[in-house]
Parts: sequence; structure tokens; C-alpha cells
Amino acid sequence: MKKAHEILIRSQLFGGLPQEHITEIEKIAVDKNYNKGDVIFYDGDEGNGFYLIVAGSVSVYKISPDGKEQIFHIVKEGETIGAAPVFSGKSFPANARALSKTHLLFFDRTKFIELISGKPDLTMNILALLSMRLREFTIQVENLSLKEIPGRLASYLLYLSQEQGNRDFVKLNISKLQLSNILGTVPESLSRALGNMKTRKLIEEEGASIRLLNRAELEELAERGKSFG
Amino acid sequence: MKKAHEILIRSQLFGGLPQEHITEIEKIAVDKNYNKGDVIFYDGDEGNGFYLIVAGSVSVYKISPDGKEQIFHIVKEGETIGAAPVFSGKSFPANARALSKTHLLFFDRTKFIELISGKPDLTMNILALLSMRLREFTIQVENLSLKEIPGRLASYLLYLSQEQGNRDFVKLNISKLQLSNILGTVPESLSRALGNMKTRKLIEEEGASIRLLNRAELEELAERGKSFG
DNA sequence: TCGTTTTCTTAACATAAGTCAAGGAAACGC
DNA sequence: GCGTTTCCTTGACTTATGTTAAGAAAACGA
Repeated sequence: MKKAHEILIRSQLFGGLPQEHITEIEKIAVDKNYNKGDVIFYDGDEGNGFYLIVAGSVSVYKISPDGKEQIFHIVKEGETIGAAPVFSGKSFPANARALSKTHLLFFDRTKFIELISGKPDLTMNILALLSMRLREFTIQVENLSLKEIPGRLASYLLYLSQEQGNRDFVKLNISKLQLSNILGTVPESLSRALGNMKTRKLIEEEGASIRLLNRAELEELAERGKSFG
Repeated sequence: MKKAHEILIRSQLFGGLPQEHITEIEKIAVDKNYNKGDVIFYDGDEGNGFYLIVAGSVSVYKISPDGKEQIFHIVKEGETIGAAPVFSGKSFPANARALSKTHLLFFDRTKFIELISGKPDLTMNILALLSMRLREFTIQVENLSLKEIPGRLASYLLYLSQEQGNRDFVKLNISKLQLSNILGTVPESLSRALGNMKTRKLIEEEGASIRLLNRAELEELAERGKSFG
């Protein structure tokens, strides 16, 4: 399919590879389609391969016994899910669920490992990918442990802004329930944090978007982590 | 040096490699020695190489503006620190500090990348290493977000027990301040959680070790995460 | 368009855990 | 061995955030 090819050659994982490698890669890729809410894999499932997202988005998350959800990552076009278990040889450490109609390419573990041998540039791409993911986890742990919810929210808004070209008008793209699950909290607390920011004129809500009114103070809040120091 | 060689060939990173590769690896390794408390690198430093621990132990951690410390990982003999930035090309995302007199081998980024090209078995070792680290981070995020302190403590004690051959008598090896920083809390709260477990006859403290008296309940506490469900 | 369902917000309340303070225990250096 | 420093514990207090409940707003489907 046309779109899958475009996404694939632009992905972090496969970007910059010579045409003959791309052709080989596409030969072992298998199309998979999911509807909103469909589970792609469960925590504990055998990690027999990984997925590249062609269209749609996927939430990688874990649920506590009492039902609270922590989202590790919202994965979008061109990004991968389940890559780590391919190399650690372990099961998936979390669940993955489609957030919308989603088109994936599945890569079988054995075939993929066979394929990468003798392709140092592809291997370096994988190393870079895993390293970046490690870096993101470092930030997530830091946020959960060292910042209170307003600080985490400020960090996330600034991150979103950066992702969207440093504009002051950022689109959320996800529900507030999901956002609260990314931040490691509940919708009520998120709502309060947002309300507080609005009162303090740090932000303005406009539909599903948020306008950053005072970037300096948001940055300080994100940096400080706590309301009072 | 004798010991460095022994550790190196048994490490996850270099274990199982042919002798000629080991020789090459040892050629680019540089000895570094640190005393207790010495900083090995700071958050933000350029990631110009990584370290393999030959003797001693190192804390990888981050500090909030108000001084609270979150330990990401206590790294011991045969393990590595700072590997991810070598491949992501970014700076170190945290600080590293020697917890005791520590002997390290330093591997220069450029030399190491040169060295791995054409060594698929070494590359696979690195992929496995990064993947395992990712898995550990998943658990850490889950613990911080979905479990309260007694649940995190129970998880950690069970993890320690497993690491020490599933014995009921586990050695802490680190100070309680450090333990509290691993669990994402403060010494006072840790002290209370331990006191509570002792009252409930789940554990017994004997010097710097802890005896697990009721594994079943500890496991339930770790699983449930919260005191009341 | 209307009614139903889901999502979001607000308020009152409960509680886990951080903070502050002080004393005791252990480790360390001389 | 003794004094000093660091580490650990305990208690009283504060606070951030989770919980419960209810209503408002928005999204959805017929």
C-alpha cells in the first residue's frame, strides 16, 4: 500500500535506509487493522513481534487492580510499539489499545532478527530508537516522582507546544481522561489543575485546545515541580 | 587488570563474545576510579561514552529543585551506566554518583560505535541490554503511579529476595535514605511503612537485613498496590 | 432533533504522604 | 574510648490528591 510505504521510509526505525533494505523489510511486514478500543496486545503476552503504526494511534498502558490506568506512551504514525520484547526475549510489559481506527504493520520477531543481521545502519536505528525511549522513561519517572500534578501538567503542555512547532495554541488531541492517565492522576485533579492555571491567567481553554498565555511561568512551574518551594 | 577482565567477559553487554572481540574491546577501555560520593557525570553532560562497573556501585539519580532525590537505578558490578546516550546522541539524562570506592571501565562513544560495526552478536547484546532497561523503567513507572508506598516497598523486598536466591532473609545493602529515594519517598514515610509491616508481622528487621515472615501477604500488598481496595 | 450516554467540572470529604521538629541510635574519625 | 556527625525513628501537623457524589456540558445515535 502507498501510505504504508511513505510512513515506513520516514519512520525513525527505517528512515535513511537504502532501497534494497526497505524492500526486504516490506516483504516481512504484515498488515493489521484495528478499530477504536481494540486491544492489540495484553501485558504478559508473548513478545513475538512488534508493530509500526501506519495510521491512527495507540495507547500503551497498564491498569492497577482497582482500575486506575497509567498511560506510558501515546504512539502515533511512524512510531513503533513492542520493539523492546523482540530483543529482551520477554513478554510485553504493558497493554496496547487502539485509540482510533488504526492500521499497523506487524514484524515477526524471528524474521526481523534474521533481517537485521548484516545491516549495521538498521541496527543503529534500532539502538537509537530504544535509547530515545529510555530517555522518555527517565523524564516520566522524574515527573511522577519529583513533580506535583500542576508541574506535570505544565511540562506536558510545554511538550505539546514544542511538538506542534512551539505555538502558543496547542491542540490536546486526546480526551482529558486520557491526559489525566498520562499525568498519573484522575480527571478531577486534572480539572482542578487546569482551573487553577486559568485563574492565574497561565492558560486559556478554547474548545479542545489550550492557549499558553504565560510561557515563562509555565516553565517555572514545570521546572520547580511544586507549587511552593 | 585481572578482575576487570573477569567482570567484562561475564557482563550482559560483553558476555558470550569471541575472544578476539574481547581483546578489541579491552583495547579501547579506559580505567577510571572514584571514591564514595564522587560524581561520575551530571545530568546534561555530553554523553561522550559509557561506563562498565568493575567494582563498587553507582547511583543513577535526579534531584528536584527543592532537593528531593529520585534514584533510577543502583548499578553494580558487570552492569553499565550511560549506554543510551551513546546511541541517541543526546546528553546524559541523569546524574551518576559512586556509592563506594568504585572502579569503572570507560568506553569512548566514537571508538565504541566503530568497534560494534560488523559484530552482530555484540550489537544484539546491546539491544538486549537496552530492552531490559526499558522493561525495568516500565515497572518503575507502574510502581510510582499505581502503587502506594507500602505496595512499592513490598515489591522491592520481594525483588531483593528474588535477586538473592529467593531467600526469606534479604540484605538491604543500601542505606534507608537511599531506599526511600528508590521508592520515590522520604525516610520518614519509609520508616512508617516498615514499622507498619513489622506490626502486622509481615517482616522482621535484623540489623541491616529484613526477614520476610509472610510472603503471601507481601505479594498481595505488592500486587494490590493500595492498602484498601 | 431529541433523548441517551459519555465526558467533564465542581464541591465536600477522606487520607496518604510530605514537612517540621526533636530525640535516639549507629557509624565514624581522632 | 569518646565526641561528633550522620542516619534513623517517632510524633504532631499540613497539604496535595484521591474519593464520592451530583450536576453540567458535550458527544452520540436513532
